[in-house]
Amino acid sequence: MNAPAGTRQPRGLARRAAILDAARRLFARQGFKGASLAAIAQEAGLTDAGLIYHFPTKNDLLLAVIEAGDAEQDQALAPVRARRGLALLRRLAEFGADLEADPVLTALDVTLSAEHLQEDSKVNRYFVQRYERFRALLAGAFEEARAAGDLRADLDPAVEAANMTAVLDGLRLQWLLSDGAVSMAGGMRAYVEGVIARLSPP
Amino acid sequence: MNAPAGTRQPRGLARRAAILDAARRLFARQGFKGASLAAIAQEAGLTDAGLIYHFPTKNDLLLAVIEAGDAEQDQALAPVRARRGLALLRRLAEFGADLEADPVLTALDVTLSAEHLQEDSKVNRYFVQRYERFRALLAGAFEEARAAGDLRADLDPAVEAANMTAVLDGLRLQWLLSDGAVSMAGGMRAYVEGVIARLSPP
DNA sequence: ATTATCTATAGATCTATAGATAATGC
DNA sequence: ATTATCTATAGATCTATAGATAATGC
Repeated sequence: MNAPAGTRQPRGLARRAAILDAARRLFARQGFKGASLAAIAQEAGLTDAGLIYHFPTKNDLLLAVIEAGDAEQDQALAPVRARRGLALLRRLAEFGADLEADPVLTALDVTLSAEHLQEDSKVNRYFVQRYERFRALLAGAFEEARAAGDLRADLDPAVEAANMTAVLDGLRLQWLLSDGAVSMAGGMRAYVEGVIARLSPP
Repeated sequence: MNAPAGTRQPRGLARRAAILDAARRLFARQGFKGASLAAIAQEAGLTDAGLIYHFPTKNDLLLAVIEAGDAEQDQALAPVRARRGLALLRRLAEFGADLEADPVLTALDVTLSAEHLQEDSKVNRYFVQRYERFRALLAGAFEEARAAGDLRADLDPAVEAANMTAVLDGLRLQWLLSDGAVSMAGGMRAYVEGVIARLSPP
């Protein structure tokens, strides 16, 4: 029998972490449907039935992988969130470089978001909401910069927020597809600089 | 027995087209791995064995779907290619609106490119090369605009090309995920205008 | 005569369950 | 005494093949 039960032992916690790590790598490389439980279990060093003890269904595993990734992305965003207005946008110029530091997490995000574009599921809602929150963060920074007089009064925060999100996302895809030949770090820095130059008050 | 043979009858050609259409819709919605041959066959109004007569393997079907999509995208790009330099870039401002006209083809592209990010396959190579060609088209236009004195001499064509491609791609994803709330057409127009404003000669 | 489609089915996965066994903590 | 893992297997897909039958073109 199984059932995650109340208390977990150190050994179990380590296994859980190893499974999550293996699952993240394989989901990132082959997608959710492309990576089988057996392949993930093998990568983590146990049998598929052993894996199922820790995560009752494949979907539970996916949700746990997403949750772990979300927590890490939140952490990566902390230095951005710590700032306001123009300073926040300037810090975001470095976010391309931040993403280059973790290719697996970046590929996971691209793959899973594309795989859950339309279906009505928990994963789809997660991505929809995450994009909404990210755009709201940027739109708020543009508004603050405008209110502070650091950027032009006639800028459109919603459009600027969506476009800045888009560049980061699109660079991610090209960076992955070109195997690093297209620079996320460089592209993002150039974009943010350009936005600030264009929107600087006359 | 089967085998595509030399001559195809009108009935067969119509069926082929119906299968390609159904496959495009289902691949776009559920991805290559997510859409089964049986589901595609049902959508096209025949059995899976009937489908296999027209496309011997699922991968053959995928390649045919991609080829058909590529041809349509080439057609959509014709008005862009017909121009040079700054005029080409200005025409590209309307490309977001062009993509909004075909949500299925747009979703197909996002889904399949993400699904074939890393694996070494014909589909992966197709996307890698298509992005290279698209960036080369834009980089060439930036160079021409610079040479003609329409844009600043110190612009970086490679970075501008990658970033413009990125915005289009990223907007595509947000447009799909937000169910149209984020406007591809508006975002792309704003971006191109902004680039031209920023890079206009002093 | 050839092209198109169907029924039936083989063979390969894949997720998940049941129940036994091994390892760990108290 | 509880937690973790294994073997064995059920049941559901899924791709693809073989061979029969139906529809079409000459």
